[in-house]
Amino acid sequence: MSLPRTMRRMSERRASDDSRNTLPAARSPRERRVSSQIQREVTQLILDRRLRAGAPLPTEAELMESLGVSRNSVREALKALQALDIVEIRHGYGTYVGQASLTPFVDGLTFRTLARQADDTDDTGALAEILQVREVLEEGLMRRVAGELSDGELARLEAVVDRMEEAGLAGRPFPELDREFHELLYAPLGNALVPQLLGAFWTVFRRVSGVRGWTDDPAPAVTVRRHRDIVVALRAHDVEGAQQAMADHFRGIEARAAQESRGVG
Amino acid sequence: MSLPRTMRRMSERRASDDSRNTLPAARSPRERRVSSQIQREVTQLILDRRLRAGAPLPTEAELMESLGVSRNSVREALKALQALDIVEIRHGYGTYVGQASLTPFVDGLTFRTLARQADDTDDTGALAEILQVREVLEEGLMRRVAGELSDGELARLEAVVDRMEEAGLAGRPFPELDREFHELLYAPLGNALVPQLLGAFWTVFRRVSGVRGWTDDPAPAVTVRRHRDIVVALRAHDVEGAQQAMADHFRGIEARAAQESRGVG
DNA sequence: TCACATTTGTCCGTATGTATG
DNA sequence: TCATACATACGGACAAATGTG
Repeated sequence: MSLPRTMRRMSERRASDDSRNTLPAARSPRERRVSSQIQREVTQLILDRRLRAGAPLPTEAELMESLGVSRNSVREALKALQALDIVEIRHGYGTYVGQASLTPFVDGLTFRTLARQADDTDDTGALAEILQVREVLEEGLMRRVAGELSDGELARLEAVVDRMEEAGLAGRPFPELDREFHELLYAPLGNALVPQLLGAFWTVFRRVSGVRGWTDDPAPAVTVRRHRDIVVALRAHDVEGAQQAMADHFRGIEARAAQESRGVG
Repeated sequence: MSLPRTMRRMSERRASDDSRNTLPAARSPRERRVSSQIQREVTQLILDRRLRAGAPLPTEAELMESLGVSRNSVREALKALQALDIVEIRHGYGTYVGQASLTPFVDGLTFRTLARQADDTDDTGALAEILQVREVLEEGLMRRVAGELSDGELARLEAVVDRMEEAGLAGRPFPELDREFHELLYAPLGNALVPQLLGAFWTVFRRVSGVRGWTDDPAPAVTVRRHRDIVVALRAHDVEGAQQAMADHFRGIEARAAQESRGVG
């Protein structure tokens, strides 16, 4: 295989393997840690070659060879990139370009929230901050999308609410439907980052709630009603009304979060 | 040192070192990869002990000992956690609890944007998406904060704009002042996540712009004016006007991004 | 300034688990 | 079932960075 020019630099500064223990390695002052350098090299390799998610990357042995570094350094670099979802490692199969999803953002935000909940004076501070950001975002998104929704999209939204009601009456929780509703609502924007960001906040909220053993929505009927109010307002082209319904929806979530954190938790 | 209960599990399932090459390791079916398990253990250790950012963590040798795993596995796990800014590793000194900042979010978003810019049909698609999210967020934040700003805070905002004007007239770019303005603007909310999120978007935008070799704001005078318009509107308690000024500000950024991506870039 | 101990960084060699064909 | 290719994990050794006496 032939690697691009950027992949050759590190091997050049290590001409003979025999000199490893005799010379001071002669490392360029710019590149401090081998592992960090490998991270940059692999990332650059993906960008230079315009590799898409799922495309195969060089094996560990090939990276060792072309970069002139040990397996350990390669593995540590790949582990770090895996944590960022920049690469995906499949045991016994190979290494591939990752999805570059917001998974690391979710992981980091979850850790943050759990770590700072019992900390100092803040109680539900971290979680409330996430909720506020999500609310502000959705409020603004709603204003943008209110006039753009077609009848077909409104019908699909209503169908989701119907399924919510059905699930609620059957006593089944419907977190996925809630998520689907908000995702569908902002689809007309054509912004792929929006549903991912909202999904990230949603996942963090659920994970933190799960750790604390909260129940799944104590009042599903109310939740269904909030969503239906949104659709009704949107059908009537009532931007303010839709925004108000969304605000009411969030007020319910906040109340629940505040209540449960003080309660049995 | 004494480690909490959660740190003991892995060593228990490896009673004798001699059996390493004779028995099939007898690993619990739940926990597939040793490295991933160590990540969870260390994260849980931080949460259980309520360690704050900067607090010292067990050394690699101590983790090997208490978890009954090899140094390589410990290092790979710590490298992954370092990428998420959950731990911080200092060469020759020790390992510490990280800041849990949005650095991994910035890294991931930057990679995403660079990887998808020359991809397929989308040109400035990814960057435009980030700008739109930031605009929607700031629009909503502005509405919330408009009535809450004190005279002192408005004066500080105006002082930042004055420094912008000064820098602009001197021909110096003022990206940091721009950032400071937006940070100061939403300070009354008391939401620590807000400035970090906006800062993340801001950093991604600058990094991507830097890679493409864009210039620093071709029309600084206009940028200064936009910011002053915001302060003036806020002073007059004109929420709509402030929002409009903010929208104009973003329209300028978008135009610049679209223009430069088609130009010499 | 100079050792010195401690801790992380990198390397090597080997054995094992896992997926594909 | 078998063989191959690959990632996973182990142990030991030395290099490099940092803090301390």
